Amino acid sequence: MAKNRTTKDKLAWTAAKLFQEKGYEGVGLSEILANAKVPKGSLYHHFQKGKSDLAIAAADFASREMLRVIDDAFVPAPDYETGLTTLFHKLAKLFDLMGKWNGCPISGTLLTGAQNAVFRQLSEQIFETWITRISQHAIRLGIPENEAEDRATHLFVTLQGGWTLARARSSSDVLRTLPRYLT
Amino acid sequence: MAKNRTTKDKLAWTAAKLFQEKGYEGVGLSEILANAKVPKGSLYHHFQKGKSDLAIAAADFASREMLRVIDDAFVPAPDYETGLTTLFHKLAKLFDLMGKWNGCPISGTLLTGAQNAVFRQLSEQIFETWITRISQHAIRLGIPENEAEDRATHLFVTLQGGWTLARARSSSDVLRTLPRYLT
Amino acid sequence: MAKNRTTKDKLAWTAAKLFQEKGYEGVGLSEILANAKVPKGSLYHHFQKGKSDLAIAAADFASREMLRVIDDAFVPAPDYETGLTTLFHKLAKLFDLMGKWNGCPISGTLLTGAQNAVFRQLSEQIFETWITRISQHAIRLGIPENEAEDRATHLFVTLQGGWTLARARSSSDVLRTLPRYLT
Amino acid sequence: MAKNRTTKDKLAWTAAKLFQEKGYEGVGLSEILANAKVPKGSLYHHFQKGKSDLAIAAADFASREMLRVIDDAFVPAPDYETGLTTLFHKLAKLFDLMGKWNGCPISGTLLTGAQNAVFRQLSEQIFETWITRISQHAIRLGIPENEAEDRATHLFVTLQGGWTLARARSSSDVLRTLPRYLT
DNA sequence: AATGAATGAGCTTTCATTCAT
DNA sequence: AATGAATGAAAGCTCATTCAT
Repeated sequence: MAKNRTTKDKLAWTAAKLFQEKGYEGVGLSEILANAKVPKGSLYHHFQKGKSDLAIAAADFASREMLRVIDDAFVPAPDYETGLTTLFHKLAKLFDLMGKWNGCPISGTLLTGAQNAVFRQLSEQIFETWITRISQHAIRLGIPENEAEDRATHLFVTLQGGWTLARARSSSDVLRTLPRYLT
Repeated sequence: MAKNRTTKDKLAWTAAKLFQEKGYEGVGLSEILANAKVPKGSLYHHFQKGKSDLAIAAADFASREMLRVIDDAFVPAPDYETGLTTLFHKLAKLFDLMGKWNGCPISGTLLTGAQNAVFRQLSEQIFETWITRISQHAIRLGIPENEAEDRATHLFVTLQGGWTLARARSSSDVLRTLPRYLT
Repeated sequence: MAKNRTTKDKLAWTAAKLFQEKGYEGVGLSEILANAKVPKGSLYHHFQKGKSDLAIAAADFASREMLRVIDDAFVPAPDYETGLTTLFHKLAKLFDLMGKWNGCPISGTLLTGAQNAVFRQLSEQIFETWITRISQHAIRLGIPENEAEDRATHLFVTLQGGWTLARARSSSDVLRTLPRYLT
Repeated sequence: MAKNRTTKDKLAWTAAKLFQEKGYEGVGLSEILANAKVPKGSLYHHFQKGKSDLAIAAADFASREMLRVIDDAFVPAPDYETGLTTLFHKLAKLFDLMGKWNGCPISGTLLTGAQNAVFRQLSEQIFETWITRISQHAIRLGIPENEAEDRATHLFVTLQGGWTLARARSSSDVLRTLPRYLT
């Protein structure tokens, strides 16, 4: 039972990493299996619909990670501006650690490939979760309630675009310059 | 020769459209050939290295389109703010016309798949071209030279992020709200 | 133990039904398990050699059913001709009830797939059992002993061929017209 | 072009043979390719929908063979009874030549596997073609027009059933005894 | 006896590319 | 320049079976 959870988590974690780097269609199941050191036949016990279920699990995993990073940045912050600045710097550091090929894990996993309504819908839902979480931190840190969601959306959009440009430039620098536009 | 140019353009145009919708790895050559109504064996006469050359041509094509849209928005504009607002509204309209699946054509073509240094480099180069062009319009419209590139970068980042969110939401609305953050 | 017999019978019964519809190779174990609502690991307790043992049990089950139908048709019959006519009409009704995809359950289970000497031999044995049973009824109903087996064989052949044609035509009609050739 | 036709025909011929022996689901494409000595990737040029298209071609091929055998038996025959007797003897000889595993090529190819409406319909159409052809010979050989189709159907049914029994018994003997029931 | 996990060989199909004409 | 055939590696997935508990 413990072994089971390990296998399933290992697969989701490995898939999340690879999808973020190469996109959903850019990664083969055999590559995921090899990286996770899990034999071919095992996958369909844990993810009945195969690759697409795995992508959903990977996106869930990555989303939870992102929420943790958001919390880590905002919880100790004295105000919203400090929180968002910390967030961008944390993500810039992550970008440097993970290799120059990584962008937004949700976009990479759910929005890079052939049209898939379920993926699109899940990506929307996850993004709204992020925006809501940022918005809650904003309110807690003194931003007026009627402004909070707009500012959170603005932050999210800036982050997404910055990630893409950082990836194209193979440099996290731009991420560190963006907070200035959000204050 | 005229026929030749037509075939080559048809391929690049079709590939650009499909890569934008489904990403580089999400589109097969046979799908492109079928959509362009070009026979199987023809491709390698026009694009020696095959799919990757086709992607480069598609990205070039899409980039030129984007530069045209940028010019169309800024050339008649009385000031920078009006120009960028027009740009976002034009792109929102394009988003609605092209179907809810389209994102940035360069990201979709060059940054969705397995790691490819040539693609990454070309995407960087194209993005810088866009930023430079916006920057030139900004200067022409009265933005101080030492601010222009930063503002153009900010615009680009906001546009990229907005596109992604619009795609996830299947709605161009957010694109129309973004100009307010850029003025 | 009671539960055990139930599980085993449920598996054999389900397998018989599915093999008759789709043939031995056309049905996967997972489909049988799912239809019988029996968990994956249970099968090999009841059928040591797995699918092939299950097919043998399914064929045995189906053969006993067929013998019962034969008896039901001939036992109350005043003469052989009436008996065989009833038999064909009963089978036509069964054909209509079971769906247009069903043919002879033994052929479907034992003679549709890759060569298997055990299956072939069992099918022969079962068919001879049917022929013998029909022959016994024939003798009881006044057919001369030296003719009985030939007539029973003729009946069997006609039934087999009729089943196949009924299946191809998705119609049981032909089964009802065949008795006239057997009198 | 000549090579092309050869490859396609080789595939259809090989598939017909194997499907007749082992049924549609009992034969893998790799086995067909290996027997036909055709490389894996070639199949989908000639049979766009893959295995199912190949089965249709194989059935067409086998049907034409069967029509030829029917003609060969009836054309030189002085009367219908002689013709059908020759037919059963020819098929018994074929049975002995092709190995004990062969049954009706159409049943084996189109009616052994998972439910497929197109296959079922084609099998019906082919069987009716055979019956019609036999019927035409019957009329030519003096059978009254209003009896011909019934007698042809009877012949067909007897042939189908006889084939199945011959297969189960691994013996063509029964096929040689059946003509007596058709006169 | 019962069970979910594990297993790797095999399935059909699609892939981007090269070849011969 | 143009083309349909050829090619085999790889794709995602299902298979029947075995294992550990």
